[in-house]
Amino acid sequence: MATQTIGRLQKEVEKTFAGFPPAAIEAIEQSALTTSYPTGAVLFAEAQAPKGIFIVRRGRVKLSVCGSDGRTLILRMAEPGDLLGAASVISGREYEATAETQEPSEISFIRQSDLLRLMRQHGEVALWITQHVSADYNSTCREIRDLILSDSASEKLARLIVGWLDHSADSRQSGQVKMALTHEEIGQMIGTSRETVSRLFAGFKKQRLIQQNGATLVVPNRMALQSLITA
Amino acid sequence: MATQTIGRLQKEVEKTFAGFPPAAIEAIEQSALTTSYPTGAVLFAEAQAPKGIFIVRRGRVKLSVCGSDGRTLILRMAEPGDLLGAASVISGREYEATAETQEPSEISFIRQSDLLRLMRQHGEVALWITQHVSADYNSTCREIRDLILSDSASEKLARLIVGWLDHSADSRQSGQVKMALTHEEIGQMIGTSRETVSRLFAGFKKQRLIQQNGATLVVPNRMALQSLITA
DNA sequence: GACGGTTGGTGATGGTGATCACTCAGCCGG
DNA sequence: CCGGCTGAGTGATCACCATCACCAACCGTC
Repeated sequence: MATQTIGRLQKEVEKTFAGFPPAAIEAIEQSALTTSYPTGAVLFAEAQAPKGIFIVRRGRVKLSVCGSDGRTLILRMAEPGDLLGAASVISGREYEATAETQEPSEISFIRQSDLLRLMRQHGEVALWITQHVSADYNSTCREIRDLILSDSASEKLARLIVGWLDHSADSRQSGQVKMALTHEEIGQMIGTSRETVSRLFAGFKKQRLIQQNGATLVVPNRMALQSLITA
Repeated sequence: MATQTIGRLQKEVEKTFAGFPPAAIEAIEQSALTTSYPTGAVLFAEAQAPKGIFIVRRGRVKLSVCGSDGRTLILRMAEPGDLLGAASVISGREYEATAETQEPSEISFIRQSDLLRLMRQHGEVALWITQHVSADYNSTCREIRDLILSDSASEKLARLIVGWLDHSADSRQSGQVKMALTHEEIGQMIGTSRETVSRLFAGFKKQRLIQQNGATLVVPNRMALQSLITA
């Protein structure tokens, strides 16, 4: 069992640091402090001064921002291989979001000073970080566009569900997704209230756009759902 | 007059590439192709494959995304020293926004392949790019938060105006800003319709929150405006 | 000076979704 | 078995803002 765990982590390492020279991986692993967190642990909070970056090895982490009135917007769910807080560490600005584990997770931490040193010493590390930040920026921009440029809530929800389907290859095949979010959280992802999410789901079911078996969401024909988006 | 122009551009170079070793600046300038654009020129368009990055030397450039229904959201106005398209070039994904000059502008272009070479050869260049992308990411996240987590349009407009005041030191002092945007564009920045912007301005004037002298906006007491935000 | 184009101002109307106020179904620990 | 507690479903109401439809200024050009 211990060897299985090591094997799994080893695979994660290979995926996360694909193409790195062994020396760079070695250097990163030496500076990284890997910890297990329970559900609900806060890795860092919005507006904190940056201390370092976090690498998700296992589990899922919720990234959210919080408005002055207390309302919350979930930016995205981070998954194994994702890098959190890099933009803040590089730019020196405070963390732009709050990171909270959604399930028991294993997460590595690299101090700001260590990271900057690693970036100087190993060009691949610098490029790796830059690419991650760039990719995050890119997808965040698309997120904004989808959120703001579609005022109807049903369009936003349809977008979210289609996004879930696209996320993994099997989902796209089977049209099935496991819902790991409450209606409240879904509302926070698309910027609407919990009640509206409830009503939208009810409406979608009535229109035969979705079915629900316990925690699994079934989308019989994806096209019908997508037609809501362009509309 | 020619020498004055050269002097001004020289100063821009110093600001943009502050702290660079001369060799790096030299290398950048050799790869950069600087061009003058008229108002309304499109540097690149959303969803295009990335060709290279643009450095604003003079003028202002509008960065916007466009929804499926044709509506537009302005992400930000880029100014001299800003870097456009870097995230796309690094991540290899398509441009996430459209860049269009708002006034006659001078803009340098660096091809993707040249940039990647420069980043490999000069560590400072790599870091410079990374910092720019990170800073952009950071401020974009804050933008989202402000836009989505305040459904009242007046709050958004107040935020925008306060942001203008903070933008330059003199504005903060005098409480005066020059408005270079139409109501339509303001609407596109805060995600509301042109008419709503008109009505909001009228309302703000009635409440003595702002005055308007031609193209200059006067904010008598900034605090009153800010109180709209927290509310 | 008479135009077309762009920008701004304003009224009337209607839809959408937030909000309040419940009820109900699970689920867990006592 | 019975409180709590969290998540979910739903009705009623209402503010806000998009939209449509004008008109008034303004600004270039012809």
